[in-house]
Amino acid sequence: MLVWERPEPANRPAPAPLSRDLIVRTAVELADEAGLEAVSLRKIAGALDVGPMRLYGYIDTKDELLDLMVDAVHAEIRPAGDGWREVLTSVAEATRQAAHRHEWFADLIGGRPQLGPNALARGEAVLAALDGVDVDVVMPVAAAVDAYVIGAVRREIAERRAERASGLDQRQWQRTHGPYLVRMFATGRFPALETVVRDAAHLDADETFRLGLGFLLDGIGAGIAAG
Amino acid sequence: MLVWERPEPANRPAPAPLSRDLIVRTAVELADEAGLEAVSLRKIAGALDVGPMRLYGYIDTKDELLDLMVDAVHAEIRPAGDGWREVLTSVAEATRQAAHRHEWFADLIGGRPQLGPNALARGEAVLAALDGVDVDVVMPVAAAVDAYVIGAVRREIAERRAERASGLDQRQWQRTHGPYLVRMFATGRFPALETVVRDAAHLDADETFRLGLGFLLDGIGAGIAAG
DNA sequence: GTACTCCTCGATACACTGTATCGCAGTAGC
DNA sequence: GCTACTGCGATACAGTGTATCGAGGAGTAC
Repeated sequence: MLVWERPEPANRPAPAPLSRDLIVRTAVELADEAGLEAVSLRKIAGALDVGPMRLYGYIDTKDELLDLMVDAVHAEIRPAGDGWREVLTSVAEATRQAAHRHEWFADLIGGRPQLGPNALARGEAVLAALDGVDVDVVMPVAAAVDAYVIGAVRREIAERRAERASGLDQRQWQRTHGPYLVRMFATGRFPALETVVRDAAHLDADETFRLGLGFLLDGIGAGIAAG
Repeated sequence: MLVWERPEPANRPAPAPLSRDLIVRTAVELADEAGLEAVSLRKIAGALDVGPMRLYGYIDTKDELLDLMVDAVHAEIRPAGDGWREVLTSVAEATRQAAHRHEWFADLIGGRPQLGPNALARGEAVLAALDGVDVDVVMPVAAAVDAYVIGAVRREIAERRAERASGLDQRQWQRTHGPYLVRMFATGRFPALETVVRDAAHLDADETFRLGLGFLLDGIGAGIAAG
């Protein structure tokens, strides 16, 4: 192509300054607004006015970015309180609240080992709170609380999303799932489920979480006292 | 285009017989062999010798297919035992073992409300086992056990995968993560973590799971006895 | 001041995804 | 024998993560 018709190279704007932190923050914002599946490298790059491939200077893989996002949320979890029970409770509640602020967190939590600095700091706080307990029991105790929190958060967020997905009011939900459940119950195969759904008081999510956590901590308390 | 150069329509082979069940079984096989991300509608259709769009007669959406896969796994979970504690334990262990057979199950569990017939049956068994317990406590108890199982399974599978990903032997893992952790510990910011990692007996996954579940069931036992 | 080298950027490309559209072939009804 | 319908699947679309590679800017050696 002749020089005359060859376009000049666009004189680049000063390349936008970038950093791992900025990338992660942008990704978190995107995920907060529109969910995890709205997070793509192209969209992040777009939001930063940058070519998509530029990001690969800062991360090797999208999974790595997700790990960084998870660790960023862990940074929001600040333990508090005195004594192992208070600290563990505060960490659990703070984790749950972080998941409320970042629902996508529920999609990732527990899905990969968390070795980022903030996750380690969280773990450190938990283990430190268990100082004095038999060293061989500390690990499984922390693992159990983690497991409970992971599962409870996922359950809760999943339910919340399902409710929200059925339009903003509850009517749509009852119209689609109600009849299905009624039909299922009508088969007579789920009598216990039926009575519980019909007769039991429906606790809200806060109470359910706290009650379950209380059970677990009670059991742990008894276990480490006996050990 | 002239007739002469227009190819005859391939005389179709008798369309392969299809069913939701067959589709789900195929998807499960694919996921068992190569993980969830190897499951695509095109691959399923390919394995069934069928056009991809054909599947949409049986499912509306890929998410629906995932729900069906999850429910198929729930069908493998058969409760056993007498008394609430035995039944809940057996359901928990069976769920964990199902996740060992289908690692991708860990990626989906807890991610969406489970309303499939097999999941309901599992729930029914749990609630039936809690017959006699105060009806208002039954639900949170079941939710707590579910939460624990979900989280424990995810944690365990995540760890197992991470170990396996570092080559088949442990050397590679120690070479990459070892130094990182050593460096982290060297900062002195994680003393409790460090002592636990260094001094504590390392329980295997079976024991960890059982111990945590035991704590939770102990707490529940105390709670429903007191209530 | 000039030539050369390196590094960094991003355009392009590739293989793949879930799914909307739509024309066509086979079947059923008359 | 014709017509209406149904269900199949080829094609298309917009999007994904990431490999490749040419070109330009920055830095260094003389």
